[in-house]
This record gives sequence, structure tokens and C-alpha cells, in this order.
Amino acid sequence: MAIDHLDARLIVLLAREPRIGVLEMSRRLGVARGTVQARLDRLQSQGVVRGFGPEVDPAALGYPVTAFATLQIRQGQGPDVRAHLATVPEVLELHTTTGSGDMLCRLVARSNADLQRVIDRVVGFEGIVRASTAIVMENPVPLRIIPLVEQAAQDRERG
Amino acid sequence: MAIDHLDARLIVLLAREPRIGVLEMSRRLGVARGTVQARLDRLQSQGVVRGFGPEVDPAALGYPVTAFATLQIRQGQGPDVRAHLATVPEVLELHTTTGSGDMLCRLVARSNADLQRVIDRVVGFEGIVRASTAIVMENPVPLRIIPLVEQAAQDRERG
DNA sequence: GTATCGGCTGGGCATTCTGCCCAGCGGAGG
DNA sequence: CCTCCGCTGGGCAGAATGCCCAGCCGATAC
Repeated sequence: MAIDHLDARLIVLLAREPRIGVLEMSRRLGVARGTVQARLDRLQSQGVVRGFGPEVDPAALGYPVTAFATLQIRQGQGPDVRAHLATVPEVLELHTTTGSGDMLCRLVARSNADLQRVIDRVVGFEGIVRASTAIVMENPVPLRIIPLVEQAAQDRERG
Repeated sequence: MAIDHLDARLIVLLAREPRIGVLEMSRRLGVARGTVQARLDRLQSQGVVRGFGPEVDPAALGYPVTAFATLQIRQGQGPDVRAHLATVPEVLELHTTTGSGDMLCRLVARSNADLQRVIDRVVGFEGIVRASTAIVMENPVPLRIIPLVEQAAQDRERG
């Protein structure tokens, strides 16, 4: 569950140069190849590293508009709403959150005009009482994990 | 910018089995190795596929609590607030959104109690007027891109 | 103190894949 | 009709992988 400094360096290296091989990693980190292999296996089996799926940019696919929608759900309709939203490709992510039985979802669309279509499709479902949407303008901090990895490694060193 | 069906199949295959090699992909897709290599190069140079960074699970690192915070920023303090939030490891993501000059950020914490510490650190900055936080309970749809990829490929086929 | 265990090292091995080259083919567009 | 451009299918040397081993060392347990 906790990771040490070598694990952190490994993850950081992998994040910077994903196509790197195990042998090259062992050279960069100054440890034996078997060690790198064992650490990687451990990180994956522990679930710290879930995988190495390709990161696809929605904008490059023709979906440059991102928005977050807060949904208010009618009592007991949660499961149905989830199933409905899962069928909408433009829903990239869905969370249920505290606060008046709400959900928060991330949407993408081809344009601001197209966003209307997406929202219509999202809320065109009886279980949804109200939707409030915020369009993303800038993304000063893109989804990142490296700082947290380093933090976790340091916590362990000290703790 | 638009992708065809083969591109989509390639991305889906890569998402399902990230550690797969180019040769094996060519076998699975029923095309020549050079074709796969050329497609992959194109997808990456076009920015459709940004990379293959490791997907790290914050929960496995000891941060099982996720929250979204909506921040209200004092006029003109945007840049400072961005810089401040970028220094907090628990801030995984930050967006500026429409609606009263707000920002939306994704946070993680070691526990609900620890979330208080994180929020204190986030809002302990003069440019932030108000923060409203929603704790994530469930994540029915984890961040995904495959349905959108397939959608984009179909749009191109028809269009 | 001593024994045991787990992790790391450094090496070797056959197999496989990569990166790079080529000529040829066929459809799309000028 | 001709010229691109993408795909094919093949070959090549070099490199990496997966898998094995014995040995070393520090920490922990007895």
C-alpha cells in the first residue's frame, strides 16, 4: 500500500517516458533489471498502477469543449440514471457526491452548440430533476498524479 | 483529426491490453505490422494519443477520499490562485469554468478528516473568497474514452 | 548471538520483438 | 492516363524480454 522512494522514481520515470523498456529503466535507476521487474509487478498486483492505457485527447478527436454538470436526482432513481448516463459516449466520468443526492459528471462536446445536444440527451431522462452546467474555459492543472506519488513516497520515508 | 475504424480498433485494443507489442497488434487487427506502426505514429503526432503514462490509483497510494471543490476567486487573483493550487499535491486537476469566475478542482485525501487539512491548505490563500466542496461517494463511470473513440470513428464513417 | 527470510545483484539463456529497409500492388484524385 | 499514397509481406541485425540461477546482505525472529 505504501510506496518507497524507488517505486516513486520508477513511476515518475515511466510517466515521463512511457515507451521505455524494463532494461533501460534499470539503467536509469541504477538498479538490477530483476528489481525493476519485481517492483513493477508488485505495483501492478497491488493496484497502485492500474495499467498503461493510451491517453486519448478528446479535443483531437473533435470534442474540444469540456463541461461539468451537477445533476439532481429524483429519489430512488439513482441506479437508472447511472445506467442511462453510461450509455452516453460524451459522458466521460460520473460520480455520486454528497449534497442533496447529487451527481457530478464530466461531459465533452464538439462545440458549444453541440453541448446543448449532449445536455439534452443527458437530462432527457425522467429521473433527473435538474442539471446545472459549468463550461470549462482553461485547464491550468491537467489531471496529474506525480506530485501525489512523490508526496506518498516522502510520507513513507519519514513515517 | 478524424479517425477511422482501424484507428478506433487500434486504440480499443491498446486500451484493453496496453502491454501488447506492435507485432501482436498487427496479428490481432489483421493488418501488416508497418501499417500498425504508421497508424500509431500518426495518432501520436496528431496528438490523438498523448501517451501511455501509468495510471496510478490514488486510493492504493493511501488517498481513498476524492472530492470536488468549487472555488470563488477574488477579481484578478486568478493567476496567483492557479500557481498556489499547482503546489498542492492533493490537487489532481484544476479547471477554470464559466459562472462567477469560478474554478473547479479535484482533490484527494487520506480520510475525511484529512480532507479538512487539504481544504484548509487549498483555501488558505487570500485570493480565494469561498469554497464549496462535494465529497465523492461512488464512481459509477470511471474516466473513460473508449465510447467516445468509437463514436468518433462511426461519425467519420457516415460523414 | 545466531538462524532465517526477503529483497537485490549480476549473470546467462533461448526466444521474441523492434527498428529499418525494400519492391510491389491498388485505389483515389489530378 | 498517370502519379501519389497507403498497405502488404518479406528480410535483416540488434536489442529486449521472460525466465532461470547462485550469492550477498540487512532485518527480523528466536
